[in-house]
Amino acid sequence: MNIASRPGRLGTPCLACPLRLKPAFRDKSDEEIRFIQTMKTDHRTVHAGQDIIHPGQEDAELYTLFSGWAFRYKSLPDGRRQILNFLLPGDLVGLQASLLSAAEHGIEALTDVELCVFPRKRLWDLFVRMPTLAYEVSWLGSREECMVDDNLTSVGQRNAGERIAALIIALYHRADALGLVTNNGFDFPLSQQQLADALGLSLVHTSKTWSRLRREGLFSLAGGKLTLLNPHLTARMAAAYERITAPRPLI
Amino acid sequence: MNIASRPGRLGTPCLACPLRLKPAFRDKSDEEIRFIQTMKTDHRTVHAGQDIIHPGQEDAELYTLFSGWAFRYKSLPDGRRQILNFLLPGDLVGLQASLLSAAEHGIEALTDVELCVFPRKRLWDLFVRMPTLAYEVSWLGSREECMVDDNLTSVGQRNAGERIAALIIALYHRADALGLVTNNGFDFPLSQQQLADALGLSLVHTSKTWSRLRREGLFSLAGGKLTLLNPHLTARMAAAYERITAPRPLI
DNA sequence: CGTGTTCTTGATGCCTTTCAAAAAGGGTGG
DNA sequence: CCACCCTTTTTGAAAGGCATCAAGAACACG
Repeated sequence: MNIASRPGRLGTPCLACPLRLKPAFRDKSDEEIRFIQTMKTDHRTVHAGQDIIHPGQEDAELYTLFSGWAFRYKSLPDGRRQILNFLLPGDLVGLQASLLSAAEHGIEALTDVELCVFPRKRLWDLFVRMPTLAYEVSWLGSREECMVDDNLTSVGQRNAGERIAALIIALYHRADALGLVTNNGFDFPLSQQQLADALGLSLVHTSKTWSRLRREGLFSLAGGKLTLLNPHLTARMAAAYERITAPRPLI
Repeated sequence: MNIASRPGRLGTPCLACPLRLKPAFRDKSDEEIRFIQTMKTDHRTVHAGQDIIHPGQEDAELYTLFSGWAFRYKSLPDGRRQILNFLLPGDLVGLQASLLSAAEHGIEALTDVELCVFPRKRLWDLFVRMPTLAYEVSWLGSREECMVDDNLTSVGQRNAGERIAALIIALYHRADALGLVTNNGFDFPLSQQQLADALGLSLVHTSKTWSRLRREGLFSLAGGKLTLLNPHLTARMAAAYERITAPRPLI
């Protein structure tokens, strides 16, 4: 057993990455995984509430979220803040910031998170040496844009109740694909302020609508665990297409 | 002069593309441009109001918008529609739809448009054979996501007047980089319904806010030409950071 | 067990939506 | 060139969703 194959400064070796076993992810060749391993230079922890990438940062690294939740956000000069999308384990973190010269947004750890660190420059190596992976990185970028599209549609077209329903059903499906759901319940670490910032609603109105939906039996919340009491109804309330999501690459 | 070098079925040859002369775009090596030329299989016109890519389409091609305006949109099952972002000449059209298995959105021609057509499969060739271009394609994808981020922030955080100000100042800057602005004025082909769908506002409220801003002297509109009477004020009203935008690649 | 944060609840007002209909363009055919 | 029809834009009035202000309740933490 060589040094790269047991947990150390670099964490679990990529070939043994437990995330790969989740239904959310596609199989990958050993060669590709080994290449990913050579790109990874660190395994890092960031605590809840801290920025992983701060707005305007020019030397952002690329990460894969190994554990925990994070979110991308964008602030206006006067302090108003919009949460753009949430990041769950296996998601690529900071691709846009790595490609563009400066981050146009911030990324904050929602819970304590572990990150697989890929230096900014090696992203270019990946494009030169591993077109399959480069293609998949772009694919993941498009998937993220797709999620932002969804959120924009939600904030632009749905009312408060529908927005909440759309958000929790989407997170439910994503958590489910990661094996984080049991009995329709999953850990839900969002504060109401963060909910409000994601939904484009005021804190007060978010709270009122949130508790109304809970009173009406759409979901329950106990000990930080959100349980959907009727996922199908939730999807219908959100006026959402029920999409089946194919497995995605894990870089 | 060989057949590829004069306008024909494929339109103006890429090496002589007039768009490349605009300040919006970076210089590119002749080798890259020649490769782009080999990828281009057609030069196509789509009329205003028609879909370039329709929602759910599984075999979407990749395009570069050669002339005219278009927009990406997403509809809910009950018919509500959100315009996600606008596409101007030089923008890549359909990247997300080409990468993902099916288009999660539609793309509609806002005016009559001309498109440079790149078959879906050749996108993969590009990743294998031209990593520089692949990197730039991804870069353009991130740029588009960045614009959607902006719009989401606008719809989520700004009031009606601010949203309009933010939209027109952004379009103004993009048109300017394409040399489409003279005396602070540029062709503005949006209907109020489309404005409303982009801003996440009702048609009526859009109309009222739109004419209020015009009455207040923010801009004028005559003969389909929008003139910003005070661009700096417009940016301030939008509570927007004034960003300098670097030239981008033209594929 | 205090203290600061987060969540809840009530009251008030305004921004935005909805309903409805008139006005203004734009294109076509007589 | 004008009558006619259809689409787009404008305007008014009323209702409601959501924001804001304010303060109490619940919760976390040292």
